[in-house]
Amino acid sequence: MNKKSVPLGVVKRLPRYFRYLGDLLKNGVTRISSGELSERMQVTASQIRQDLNCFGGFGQQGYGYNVESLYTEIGVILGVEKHYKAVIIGIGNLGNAIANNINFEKRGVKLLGLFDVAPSTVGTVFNGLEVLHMDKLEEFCLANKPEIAILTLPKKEAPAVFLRLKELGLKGFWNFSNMELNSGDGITTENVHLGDSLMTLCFGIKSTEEEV
Amino acid sequence: MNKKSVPLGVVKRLPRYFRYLGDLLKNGVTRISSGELSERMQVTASQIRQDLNCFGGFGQQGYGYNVESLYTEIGVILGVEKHYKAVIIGIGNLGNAIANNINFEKRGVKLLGLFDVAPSTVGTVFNGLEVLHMDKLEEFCLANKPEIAILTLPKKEAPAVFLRLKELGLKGFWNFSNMELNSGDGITTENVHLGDSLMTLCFGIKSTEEEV
DNA sequence: TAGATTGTTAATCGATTAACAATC
DNA sequence: TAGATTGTTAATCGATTAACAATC
Repeated sequence: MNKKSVPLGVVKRLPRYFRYLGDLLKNGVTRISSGELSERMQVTASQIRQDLNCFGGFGQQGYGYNVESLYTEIGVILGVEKHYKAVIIGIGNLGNAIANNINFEKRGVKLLGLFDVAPSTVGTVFNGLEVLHMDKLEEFCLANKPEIAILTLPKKEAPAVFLRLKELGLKGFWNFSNMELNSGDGITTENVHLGDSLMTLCFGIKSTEEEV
Repeated sequence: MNKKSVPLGVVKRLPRYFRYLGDLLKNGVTRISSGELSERMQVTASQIRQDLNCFGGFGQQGYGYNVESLYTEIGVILGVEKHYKAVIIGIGNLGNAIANNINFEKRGVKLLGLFDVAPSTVGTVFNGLEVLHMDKLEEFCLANKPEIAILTLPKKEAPAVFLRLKELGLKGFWNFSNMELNSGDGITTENVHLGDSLMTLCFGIKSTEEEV
């Protein structure tokens, strides 16, 4: 069931819809029109309707959208119900921060393994998960079949670990290592470059200064 | 000198060029053509030339681009030479990770203050910087005039702190609090939603599965 | 000079917005 | 039914790609 592939721009916006709808739901809002949502999100109503209709008609003429069901639908589109399992490779500051700050559950992702090589880190416990040594990676993955690897390890270690995890059948790589990993061949990668984001901010500040 | 405003897409690509050129430079490559760079970066040569020409002719016909000067030029465009000063508000896991993992220096940003309210955190030292109590924020900012605030604090604290920092004259907000802050009025915000990135990854995995 | 590669214009493509008929 | 708002088509706009003359 491969609908003629959704534009990347739409996919990038879906998590944001999901977030706003989740907030509305939490605030007890039961229905919302594309017009209302467009005001809150600072996008056009037209775009919202267009985006949602890539996946089917979730609304009702004259009424709008039911917040709860739309939230659920977008969740399904984004794979919340797939209950993907994840491991974190590299439990330094960043691995730590991700383990603690990301609401995995809301997104249907189950964090089930932490790995590192530092003797001082291996054996410690975070959120009820013990950090395992990388030696145990194969054994663990064969037993637990995680789909997602979160790479918070040094850039120079990334390529070898990437290969190793591909061998083990992992499908998705959330990559913070600053070494760009390519998608393809059944593999999906999401390369996060926080430094790029900081530079975009600096450009913005600079542009604002010059606008005088 | 407000050139008819650069498309956002171009701006978003500049840090990536900066990164690749930095790597080339480190590897001792002195010149590169748009064709070669396009292969490495998986974009079209046309786009590279088009993007760069938003800012002026950095290349030379028949030769290509000088890696070092192009790297420097893009750095200038992105504000590296502005030497913006930054403070981090909230030294939990994430604030910590950012303080330690981001190469601020390469981007011309100087990290000069850390703030928190937890008694267990205030007074501790990271990278030679002592974590100060939020009570000291006004005093510190008046004395040091930082332009950038990195917000790694709980969502519910964000709006009040945002207001307080705007009062103090901060211009750019690198916001990890998941509470979306709006730009405008001389203020630039860069809202980072790591959870969105994770969901995009999940969508990608799901799509790949369905392609069978 | 001949070859290479840019800067830049023109053509194509896709994404966003506007409009409105369908319908709840 | 009348009013509201969607789903969807058509119009607009912008971004990407292709092409090529300029030129190092």
